[in-house]
Amino acid sequence: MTPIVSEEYKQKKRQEILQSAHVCFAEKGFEASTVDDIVARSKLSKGAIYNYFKSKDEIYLALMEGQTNDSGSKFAKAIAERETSLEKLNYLIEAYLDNDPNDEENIGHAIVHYEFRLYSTRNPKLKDMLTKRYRDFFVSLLTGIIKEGQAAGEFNKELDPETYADIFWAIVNGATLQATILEDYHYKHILREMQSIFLEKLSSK
Amino acid sequence: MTPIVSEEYKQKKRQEILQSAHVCFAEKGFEASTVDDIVARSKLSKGAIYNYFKSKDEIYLALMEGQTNDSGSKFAKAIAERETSLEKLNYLIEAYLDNDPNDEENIGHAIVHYEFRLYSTRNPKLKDMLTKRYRDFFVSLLTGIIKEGQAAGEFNKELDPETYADIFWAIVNGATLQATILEDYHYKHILREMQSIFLEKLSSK
Amino acid sequence: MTPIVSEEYKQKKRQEILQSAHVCFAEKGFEASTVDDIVARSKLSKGAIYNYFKSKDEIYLALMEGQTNDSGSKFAKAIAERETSLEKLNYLIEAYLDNDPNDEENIGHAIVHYEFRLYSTRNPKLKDMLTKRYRDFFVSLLTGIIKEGQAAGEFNKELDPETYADIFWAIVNGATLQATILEDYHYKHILREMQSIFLEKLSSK
Amino acid sequence: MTPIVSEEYKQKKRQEILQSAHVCFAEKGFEASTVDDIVARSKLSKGAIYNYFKSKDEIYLALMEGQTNDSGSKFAKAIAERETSLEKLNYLIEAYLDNDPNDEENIGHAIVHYEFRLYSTRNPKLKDMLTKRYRDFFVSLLTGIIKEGQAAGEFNKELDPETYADIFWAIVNGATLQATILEDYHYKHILREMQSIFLEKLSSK
DNA sequence: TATGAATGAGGTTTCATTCAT
DNA sequence: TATGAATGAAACCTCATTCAT
Repeated sequence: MTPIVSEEYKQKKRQEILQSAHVCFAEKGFEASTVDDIVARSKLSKGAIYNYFKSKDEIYLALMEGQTNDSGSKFAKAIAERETSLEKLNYLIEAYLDNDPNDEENIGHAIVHYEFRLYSTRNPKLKDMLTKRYRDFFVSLLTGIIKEGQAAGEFNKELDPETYADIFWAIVNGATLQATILEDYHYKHILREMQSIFLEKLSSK
Repeated sequence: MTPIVSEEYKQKKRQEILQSAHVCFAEKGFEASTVDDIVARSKLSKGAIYNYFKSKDEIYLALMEGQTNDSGSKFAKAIAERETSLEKLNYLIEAYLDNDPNDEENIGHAIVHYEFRLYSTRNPKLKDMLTKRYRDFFVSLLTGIIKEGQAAGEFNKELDPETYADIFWAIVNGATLQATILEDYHYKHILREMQSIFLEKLSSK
Repeated sequence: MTPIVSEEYKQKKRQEILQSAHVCFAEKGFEASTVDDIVARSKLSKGAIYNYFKSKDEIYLALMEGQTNDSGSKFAKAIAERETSLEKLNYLIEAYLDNDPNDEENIGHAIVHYEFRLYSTRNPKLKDMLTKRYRDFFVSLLTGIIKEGQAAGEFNKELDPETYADIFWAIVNGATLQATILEDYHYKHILREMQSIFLEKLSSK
Repeated sequence: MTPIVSEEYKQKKRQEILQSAHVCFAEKGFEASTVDDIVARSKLSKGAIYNYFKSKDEIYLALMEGQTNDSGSKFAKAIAERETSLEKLNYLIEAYLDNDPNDEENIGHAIVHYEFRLYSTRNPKLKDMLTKRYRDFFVSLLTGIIKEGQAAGEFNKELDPETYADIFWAIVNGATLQATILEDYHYKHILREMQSIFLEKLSSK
């Protein structure tokens, strides 16, 4: 039984479905989106979709898995290429500044992302997994940078790197969330100001 | 002729329903919660619930309305009683520190609150209304305090009060959100550190 | 246990309920009318209505019973007072001409009446009862008049009185039904023309 | 890509549903018939029915639309084939004589038809539409025949064709209604007698 | 693999009737 | 008797999933 279609073909279809689903979830939320909505957006039939995913839940999970993976690997490399810790931090902030949820394109992502995080709250395993990923990747990334900066004399050695890693992400998430749920939020302006406060503190004596 | 039950009785019933609904929404989310879930939580029958609310949606909205109102009025008075701007700010932070979403009791509120804000994102009128409330009450409250502090020489006069009001709420929301979606988040520790950064900046020469 | 309120009082209340119900049934039909609709129209409470009628069905039946009774006794006396058969027939037609369903006031009655007749179709006992009433009263009334007219030489003796009684009522009902279900129906004009055809035939040689 | 079932297949299913619904409506009336009743009558599932019709109301409307269309087109052609106006009129009557509501088969149609007409009374748009159809088709058909007969010298030229068209349909509907709501009604006998009166008048000098 | 018609459990809502006051 | 809040069976409709083709 050799597969009739290539693995690539199948991966492409999967991605198409995930993208259609993402648009639906952004527009109406996970539960309010029906499989028929997803079918209507994609160019596939309902039966076809169930060839690629066992259930609507699985589409959601696959989508979130992809999203989480993406946001990670996007950074890792870019960070490694910057020289100083300051440059690395600034790069990160810059990346989020480009992510302004006031832009049509990004708001859907943000909504779906936060909804998924809230949803994960009710699934202990998922919550654990996402917490682990937060610590192992996002916090780890930041503590790495901060420690490097402290070693290089750029940053205040007395500050606890883990705490400031958490603060960094709280700031970014706080600004993004506000921009997502509020109308005409001055996302960039506020994020920049927060950046300057954060860096000032980190660089203090 | 005369009403058979008092107005208070009816208000009490409404509140009972809202509370039962709140528990359900916190546990399973709005859409995943069924009216039967709410019925099971409350001691009422399905029909009785529809005597007090026209639909499940209306229960949700009433619940959120109440929540938003509460969180507002809770502060206004307390703030007015403090003397200096610093005390006022500290009081606010203190209130949020008591709100640690790691506590069983608070996490439900937080989840439902954020889910509602995300949900409002798809309802322009609602989004506008909540944005307005954010500006008219929450931002206004903070700019008031900051300006007062600037006038009194407590705070740096060159900082834009509005921007720092937005920053304040971004910080609080960022920390709360992280605590809500992450396991074992050091909410209090992080929020306190952010407080000190924020106040340091505000008080800077 | 002497009754607290007089029998008259109770009869008056019953009539009030029946009238309210009639308006509702005319507006929305029997099944689409809710007990709450009837409550809203009447000045009574829901509980009170159930003191006077065991069920919504019973209200309907009582209403129809009343209607059927009314339409009968209204005629009987008036007929007896006319002299010739022609006068009697003309009186009857005249009564129906006044009943123009294009008038706001009458259309409700007509709708409810025909709906009830159609409804009775599914209840053999009711259908029998109403058929009996039709024959014993309405047909009988007409055959009486026609026979009288034949005896008096006014009407053609060769026509079968029963058949012409049936025709008379078919004509009246046909015109009334059309006026009920059609917009801007020339009820009076058509009924008058039918009257002239009918009488012409009856009086023929 | 290619539809999995033919358009005919789907039309056949639609018809099956409509027929099942018709039986139910005839037996219990529109409002008293539940979707489950229709499901039980048809061999389909509830969901399947909602694939073909958006709501119970729509089934009703589709059914009535079909009924009205049928009764129209049935005649148009047959009429055109007859020679004289008298033949045409007689053909029409003959068709209604075959429609005796005393026959099990026809009474259901009659009940549902009249109930629908009464129902349409509460829906101004529907009432207008049906009135228009009555005038544009049924009245028009008759006035055409009568004028033709007048032109050919068959019918009395002084009678108003429109009035006599209305009378014709009032007679047919009157007899049909009586046969529908009464037990053992001599439908054919009465309709024939009415036919002879009508034609006699029309042909009068 | 692909299609979309079919399934039916389960959701929301209505409303006739009851009953404590 | 009168009130109207409470009840819960039963109605309509949705939609994730299956399956014959």
